[in-house]
Amino acid sequence: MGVERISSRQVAERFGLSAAQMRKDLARFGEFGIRGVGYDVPSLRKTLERVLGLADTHPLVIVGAGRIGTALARFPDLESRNFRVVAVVDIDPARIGEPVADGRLRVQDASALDAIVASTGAEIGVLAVPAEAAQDNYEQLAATGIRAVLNFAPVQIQEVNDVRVKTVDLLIFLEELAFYLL
Amino acid sequence: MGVERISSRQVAERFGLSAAQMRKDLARFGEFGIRGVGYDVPSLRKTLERVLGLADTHPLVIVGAGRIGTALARFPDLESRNFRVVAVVDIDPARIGEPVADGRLRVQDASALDAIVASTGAEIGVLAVPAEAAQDNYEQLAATGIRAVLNFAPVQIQEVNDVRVKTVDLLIFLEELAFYLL
DNA sequence: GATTGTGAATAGATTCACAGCT
DNA sequence: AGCTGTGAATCTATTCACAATC
Repeated sequence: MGVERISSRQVAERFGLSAAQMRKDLARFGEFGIRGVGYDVPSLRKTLERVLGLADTHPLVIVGAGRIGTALARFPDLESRNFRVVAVVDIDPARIGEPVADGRLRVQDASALDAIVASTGAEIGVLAVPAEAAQDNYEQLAATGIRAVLNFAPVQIQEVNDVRVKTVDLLIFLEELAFYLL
Repeated sequence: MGVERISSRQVAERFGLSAAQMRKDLARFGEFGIRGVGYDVPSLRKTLERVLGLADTHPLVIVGAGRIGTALARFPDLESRNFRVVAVVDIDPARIGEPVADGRLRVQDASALDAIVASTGAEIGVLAVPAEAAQDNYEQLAATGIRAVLNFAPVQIQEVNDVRVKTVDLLIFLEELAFYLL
């Protein structure tokens, strides 16, 4: 946004945190600031991208070409934030071949998942399948060598080996808001 | 699932927490268990639904009938978890009148938001609009008297008054997973 | 004069461990 | 014998406050 220098207080304000918290958080990874001056925004940004593993683009494979899967395939800002959907798969023959991601890709056959992950180098899997298929599909992703999975099915996934799952359960967010209505 | 009695240890296992944590959490709201026995599942469930404000159905209004909005309108298990989409609105004339939520509803004109919220009694708003429209639409929702908003736009909403926002930012989930890939 | 980085102080969350109940 | 509810102990996170630096 054109800002060249920023203080911990200013960053903290933006996020609703304390200045001390920001400094502690940043200092955990190194000394990025300049005493008496603040942080240089472009260099801080570059450093954090490196530290957080966001320096280069992560290829994603989306499993499930239903409404959620196809919506994600064209989610805005994915590319500018260093993620790229490299494949969308489904088991429904009627969906295979359909254009997705604004026509950049076509839905592929989920039975070829292994080959697709191998050829695209996909690093992160996205589960956009019905709850009853989620555990199975997770295990199939795990079998391809993928190390991280974002799960949108409203179900608890039993993790295997070292394949981390992050579940985004819409219902839990709604329930949090419902509590606030009381 | 037919289970009548459960111990704190069993619940904890299910969620990957400690038994002591479960007991502390539950005991915060009252004494729901029976010493030496455990918790009666049906009565615990009923009590928690009441305590958490999930005893009766919460009407939702979805703002934005794009892919995310329409996907949410037919999200599975909403009804069984006591949420119900009562309206979907959009500003695009081409979308107004289209059937959504498996044909149960039709997209309505966003300019009638006030009347729609009033007539449906919607309690929670869901923002499924582009990032640049999110703040505006949030304020419009706030103006209708809605008290809680779930925001899917990848943008920080500036809260007004007492209208709580919960932002679900897909990119942040992906970034967390990317860190795990290091 | 301003701001970082950080040890010390404080606050908060989790776990321990056991009395009390079934 | 088994399990809850909870005070005490421990562990973790946040804030304070200030020497070091620009």
